[in-house]
Amino acid sequence: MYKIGEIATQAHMGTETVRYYEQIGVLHAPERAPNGYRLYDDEHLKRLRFIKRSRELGFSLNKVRSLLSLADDKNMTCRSVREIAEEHLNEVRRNIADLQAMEQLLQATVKPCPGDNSKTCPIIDVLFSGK
Amino acid sequence: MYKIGEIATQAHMGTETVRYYEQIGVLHAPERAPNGYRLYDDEHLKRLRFIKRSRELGFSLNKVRSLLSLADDKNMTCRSVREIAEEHLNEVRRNIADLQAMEQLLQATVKPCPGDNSKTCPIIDVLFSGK
DNA sequence: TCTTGACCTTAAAGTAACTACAAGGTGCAG
DNA sequence: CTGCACCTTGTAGTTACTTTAAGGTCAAGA
Repeated sequence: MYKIGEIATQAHMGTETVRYYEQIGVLHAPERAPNGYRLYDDEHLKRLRFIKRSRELGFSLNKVRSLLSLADDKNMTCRSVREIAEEHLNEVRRNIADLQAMEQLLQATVKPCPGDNSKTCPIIDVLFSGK
Repeated sequence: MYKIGEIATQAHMGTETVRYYEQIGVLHAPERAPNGYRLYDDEHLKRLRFIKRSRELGFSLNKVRSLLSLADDKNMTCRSVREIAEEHLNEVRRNIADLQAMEQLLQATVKPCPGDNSKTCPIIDVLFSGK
């Protein structure tokens, strides 16, 4: 049995985050000790780590919620899990592409700027000159 | 003179966004017509376009605020503008790198999944098996 | 003239995923 | 018994808007 600070450390997150996950319903409310402290077990820890890892892979908490209810569901199919994961993968790839386009534009905008003591700046000019 | 809907269209944003920019102080409050309607001029339009373009390049509104106050400042130097832009460029590059790492991991996680009717899924397993 | 519809006004709440704070109770070591 | 670290709750702050509610304004058509 873990107190919140202990399980939070084990799962590499803050205690507020653990409470938050309980609040929004991705982590089941644990037992309480007579003094009111939350008491977690290893199932909770597994679940927190699942959430952590999913978040590190960029899944939104809503997607994590879906993944978890699939994982809980005896009738889950591999296909439905893959659907969520693939949708997310595509989203990540779109984000990368968008950022790369942004980076190109940004670089082109910054390049002509001398970065000296001039009172005018090509960067500002470009930003103001937008269609 | 533009009404809010007109200037919003010209600047390719919604009216609420224009009001929001006024509220947070990146756009100067315009004159008001006798009926209370906001009345904008071409300076406002220039500024809105500046904001729009900056946002498209990924600058946060706080950075946009800084850029605008530099642009307004007679003593601005090109160097100070470039500093903000370069900091942002680095941030964008870090974000791209992070997303690319995520994409690799995600791809590796999804690959072994058959996506069929199986009752177990390697994706779920990986997510649960995290350290 | 009346009404319909598009437009404008304000203030407040919702979104995502936490983070931070305030005000207080608990438990253990020195 | 006095710190100190830890726990509790509830609320507000963060970013950049978007949505909603409840209501004025104005021009055009019947």
